[in-house]
Amino acid sequence: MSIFDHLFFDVNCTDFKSEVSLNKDNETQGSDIEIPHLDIKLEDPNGESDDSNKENRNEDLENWRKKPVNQWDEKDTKKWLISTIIVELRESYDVCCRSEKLVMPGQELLRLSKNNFINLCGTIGSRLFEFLPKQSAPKTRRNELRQLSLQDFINRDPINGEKFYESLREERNVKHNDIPFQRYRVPYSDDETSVDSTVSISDAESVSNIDLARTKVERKGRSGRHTLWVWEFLRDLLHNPKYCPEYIYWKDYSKKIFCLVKNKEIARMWGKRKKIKKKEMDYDKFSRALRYHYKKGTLESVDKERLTYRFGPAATGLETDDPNFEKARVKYQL
DNA sequence: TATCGATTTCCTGTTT
DNA sequence: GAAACAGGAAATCGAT
Repeated sequence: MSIFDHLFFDVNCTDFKSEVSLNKDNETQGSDIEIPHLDIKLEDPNGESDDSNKENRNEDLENWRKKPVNQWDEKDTKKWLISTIIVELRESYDVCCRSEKLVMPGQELLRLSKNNFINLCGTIGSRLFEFLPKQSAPKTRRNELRQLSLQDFINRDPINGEKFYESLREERNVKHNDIPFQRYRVPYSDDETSVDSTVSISDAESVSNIDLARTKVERKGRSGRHTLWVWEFLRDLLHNPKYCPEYIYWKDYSKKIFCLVKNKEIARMWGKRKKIKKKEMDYDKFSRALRYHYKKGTLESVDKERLTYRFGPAATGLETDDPNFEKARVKYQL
């Protein structure tokens, strides 16, 4: 008995597999991405046929599409797995069963790298990882989207992020004083530019920190476009299980102290991220950039500790309930 | 074109 | 001696 059986019963698996079809839906306004949409004909397992019932079930089966991945519960994940494996990948029910280990809340799913997907369910994991929604944004979340910065969009989708941001820019009307609560997104996946869970900055102290650290550019009447600051880059690596704790780790999360492990590699990644063309970024230059942040209150040095820094009071978006991903590693045997 | 902020680049000297 | 740290100074780059 698979954990998917109940859902398959719900949708009458036989018909689900044989009658499922694809159509194109253009709900993703503001992007060029077309997302295949399920069109499933259902039959009531008790033999009762009721159109409204079918409609409700179709809607229920599609609920995962209406939420960002980080809001999925396990049932949403199951539906996404079934839909992706059967419809997108044209694989069998047996393959669904092999993906059982991926049934987890979306927020945890987002923390997994491609390799984690492969480790948990074999070769199909690689293909599933590619299908994990990273670009689609439901219309109902547009207000939330308007709160995100350009960098948030680029983090989410390095290729199309800027285009999405521009398409929403006219709607967002960024004014510093109009944004009392800023939302940060932090990275998680294989790419150092991708995105993880959402951290809300809601208390007065954090807002004042944002004043100090983030909005200098905006306050001067600039567009609100914000190039990634080096301390944000490090913060994002700490939120990304691909790089934390292997490249960088929290030495003392309660004191916001972190340690660089692969400092040269991190410097190189920073240069790549900033598209430095002249010369490859090295740790000497990278660390100079870090030292400029001492005055800004976003970074501090730690006495007599090499490759060790502390986030200052002006650094925001550091919150995590799983520093160094220790809980996730134990839970998913990573 | 001027200005601005955040680096980048290069450097010298110091510490581990 | 190597690597990292500290910080001054000038150059660069993207943005308004």
